Amino acid sequence: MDCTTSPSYSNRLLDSLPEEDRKRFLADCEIVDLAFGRKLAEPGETISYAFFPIDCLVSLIATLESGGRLEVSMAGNEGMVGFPLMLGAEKSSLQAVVQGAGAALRMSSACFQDHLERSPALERLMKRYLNVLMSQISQSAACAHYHSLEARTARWLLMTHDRTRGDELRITHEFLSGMLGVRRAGVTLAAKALQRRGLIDYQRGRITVHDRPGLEAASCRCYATDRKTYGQMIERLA
Amino acid sequence: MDCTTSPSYSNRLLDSLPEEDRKRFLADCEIVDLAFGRKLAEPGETISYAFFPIDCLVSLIATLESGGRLEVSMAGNEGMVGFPLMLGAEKSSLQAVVQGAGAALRMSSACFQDHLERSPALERLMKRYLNVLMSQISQSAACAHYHSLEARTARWLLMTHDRTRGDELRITHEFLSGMLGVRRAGVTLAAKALQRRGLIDYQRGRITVHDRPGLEAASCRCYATDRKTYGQMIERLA
DNA sequence: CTGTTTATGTACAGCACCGTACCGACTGAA
DNA sequence: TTCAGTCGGTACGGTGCTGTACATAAACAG
Repeated sequence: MDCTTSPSYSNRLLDSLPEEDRKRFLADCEIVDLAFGRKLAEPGETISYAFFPIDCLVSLIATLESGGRLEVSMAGNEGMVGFPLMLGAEKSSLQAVVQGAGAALRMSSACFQDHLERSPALERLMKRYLNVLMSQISQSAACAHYHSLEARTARWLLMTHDRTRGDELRITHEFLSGMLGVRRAGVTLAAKALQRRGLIDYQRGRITVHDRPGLEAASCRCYATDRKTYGQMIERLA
Repeated sequence: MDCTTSPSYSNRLLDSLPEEDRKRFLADCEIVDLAFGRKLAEPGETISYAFFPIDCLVSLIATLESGGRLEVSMAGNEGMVGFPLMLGAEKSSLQAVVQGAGAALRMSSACFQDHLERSPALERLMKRYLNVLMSQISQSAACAHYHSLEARTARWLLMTHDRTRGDELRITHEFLSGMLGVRRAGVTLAAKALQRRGLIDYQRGRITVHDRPGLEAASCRCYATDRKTYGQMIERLA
């Protein structure tokens, strides 16, 4: 399939490239379907591809030797997976897991690095995105340390909702607990509290967002801060 | 003072540059003395300089709107302060505070960005350092969430010890509590536990490291992981 | 030497998690 | 239609912090 023609099969980050650069870039991409749970990167392992989500959603997870896991960022249509490739590193330090199945544009590591060298606009864009990532990861660090599980759950739902079509998110409490680094039972309590307030509804593997403004009020300010950072660094490119 | 001649007034990161590039870089630096507590960057504020610590020590701190603060990385002689300058950003998202007084090389933002464009070796080096930072910040996120205060205290002391001449660290429990995002009283308990084990000793504003191997055993593996990452990304440049 | 400031020691109730465990309910495959 | 597997609801005691408070001790300025 020719990725250069169909604008619906695109990625918001790449969309902000100049037409010329964008076309050249897309010509070297292929579209892949990513199933839920697929690992796009593992800590310590070589990165083979850069991914630009179209309608899938990927979690970036920090892992500890002791086994602990904590989601530190998310990449959907507004982002990409494989930032170490911009930094002269072959290996990933984070784990990247497909959290929402869907399509993505994929480019081999070597090819991506080649494009980075040839397209100053791409290089600039990727650097700005990297700065957004830095801010988000730092924010997540402090957020996980200070904020209540309920607020963090609300934040996570909002972030996922932003990167998903429709109001229904297909995830289990178990999965969410893995992202937030807490017990499954803890998520159930938090979710129930949000449900009782009429902000969400859920049944067996799906959570439905009913009241976004309410969720925003229930979430910590980290959500708003992240959006603001992205807006300032990426959208205000024009 | 001419920074190009005296090798003792240098910075380990810059030392790994090719002689040529290094000299040109140092020629545009000035040496400044940084007092304890001085803020080199504030979240949301414009960055005026890049700093390359000679014998001072700087903490990078994530701040929350709600007031919470958490140290996410540290820059001593092995690092630098002002990474957003490499990423096309003018503003800092983190706070940078001088945690150990001392000297640093300083270069204006514009000049630094100029050097980045002219010296591919510098660009490569800075990118690799950025990757180290990313790993460390992610690690800190999970560490603060999962590990005990005692282990985190040990880790912090080791990291600071690595970046300090001698075994005596001049910090109060109060300050440390700010970095770790906990109560002052909590740090006192952790410090006392480490002291009772004979790993450290302390009195009013100074902590002395007595048993490094012991401290390493008491710390979480995050300390070792961080060192390994730095070694792989920076030292193995040669 | 005195009074002030700063640093550390200690205590206590409170709370948000933890690990674990078990049950019921839903789902999908046989 | 039954059964196995998955998911969510709930409960228990335990623990590592929290916020607060107050006392002691060292450092310092006068």
